[in-house]
Amino acid sequence: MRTHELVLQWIEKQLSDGDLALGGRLPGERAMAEQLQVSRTSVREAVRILEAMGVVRAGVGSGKDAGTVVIAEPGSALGSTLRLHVATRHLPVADIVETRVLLESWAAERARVGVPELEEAAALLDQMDAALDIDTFLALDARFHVALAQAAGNSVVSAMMASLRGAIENYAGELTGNLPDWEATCARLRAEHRAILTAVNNNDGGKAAELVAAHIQGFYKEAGVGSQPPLP
Amino acid sequence: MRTHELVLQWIEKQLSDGDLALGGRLPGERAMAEQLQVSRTSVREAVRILEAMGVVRAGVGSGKDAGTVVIAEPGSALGSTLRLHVATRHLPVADIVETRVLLESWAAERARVGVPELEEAAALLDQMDAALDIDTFLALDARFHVALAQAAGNSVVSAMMASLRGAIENYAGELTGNLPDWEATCARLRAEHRAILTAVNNNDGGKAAELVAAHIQGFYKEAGVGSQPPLP
DNA sequence: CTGCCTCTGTGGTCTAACCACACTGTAATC
DNA sequence: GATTACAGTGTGGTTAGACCACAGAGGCAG
Repeated sequence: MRTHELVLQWIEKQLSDGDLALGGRLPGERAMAEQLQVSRTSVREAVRILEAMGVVRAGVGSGKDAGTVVIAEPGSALGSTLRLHVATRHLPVADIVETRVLLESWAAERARVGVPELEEAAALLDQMDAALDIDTFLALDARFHVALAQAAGNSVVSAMMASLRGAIENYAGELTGNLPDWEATCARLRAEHRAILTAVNNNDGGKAAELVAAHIQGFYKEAGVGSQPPLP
Repeated sequence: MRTHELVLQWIEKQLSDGDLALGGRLPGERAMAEQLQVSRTSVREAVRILEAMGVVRAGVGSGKDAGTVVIAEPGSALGSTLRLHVATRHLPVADIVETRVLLESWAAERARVGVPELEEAAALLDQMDAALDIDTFLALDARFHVALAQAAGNSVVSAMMASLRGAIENYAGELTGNLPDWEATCARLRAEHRAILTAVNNNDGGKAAELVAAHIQGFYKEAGVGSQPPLP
């Protein structure tokens, strides 16, 4: 077993045993190296991996943002992983979209009325009406979908859904320029969002799921996403 | 931007541009370091991250297994990430199980009859009838479920489904000892597997999905999985 | 032809040093 | 006394250079 894997194992045990909790701080790299009788290099490789997994965040200097802190951001980590695998042509973009439809439809059907996430979603829709540029709109759109997914109360589903979106974010973002009429598309998306939220609030999960599926598939289809980009 | 992130970016570009394909070999760590004008340490940190993502595999020595090779194993990588987040108590085991039921039901409903994966699944069931010990049985069981998921033809869903299973594999494995009567459970699981495969082959996707959901939930419920393990 | 042995290139590990950064405490200054 | 300037301390980030184990390739004796 490689040295950095020993370090990983040690840290995972600290987490499992509860000796290290969310928001907690890992010992300094030099201290950990001495404690485990390994080099700082190996400790750093382990920390790098945990950072890529979204389990810790490393910060220089001193103070509240300094040191290596335990966080919980599986979404961005899973997103990066999926994005790389898309780059290798192992995961087709179409499968990513299909899976996103699956997860998000499920979440829309199960969304619980009255949770704060739905109120946030409604607030986001209001902000989207006032959004001036495309980038702002898309950022708010992402947050709306995440909020909606979170309303279902399954953190794994919402993390995966966010990661799927993130994996093809750049790729899809480039294609928004291909849209024939952004103003029209934007208006349509806004209307669809309202309809989805209304269905959820009316406890009509089935309809909400249908609307979400059509909403996502419609956007990607219009943007021309779904087939793999050709090799140059 | 940190140095190892530059290296990651460079490698990702090589993948996106198709200059580096699945099965291809990365330049040696020393060569890459010189080419990018960074230290070997930074190159190694980037490679470590890619390895954790299941994008490459590093092998010492020389010959076919040597060097850093591009692979495509998102399943195990996602599984490790989820397992760590379960350790931090951020992702409840119950959500993992629920998501697995969601993905696997969908896959069972969409499984295409006639694909080689279904034949493999059938062969695995035969092997399971002859399996002597629990570990062998569980390993074959895992492969059966993966094969079934792959029959739906969505590589993202099958990768995620495999990773969910892997994330709680050890945890659930320890609990099989709690089963009141393994022989009886084993016989039941085998029968359920047969029923699922039969439903799929009869093009009865709806029934297959129901059976899969009951199968998974039943197992975890019997093993006592679903509530978070108490802190010591 | 066979077997051994050196050579070469791979990743794996370690040491020791330096850097940039952000806070902390102290001391000089107004 | 309050304020400002500055050295001190500890954090992760980066680098250079060395050595190790490993596995194949090729030469060399037998």
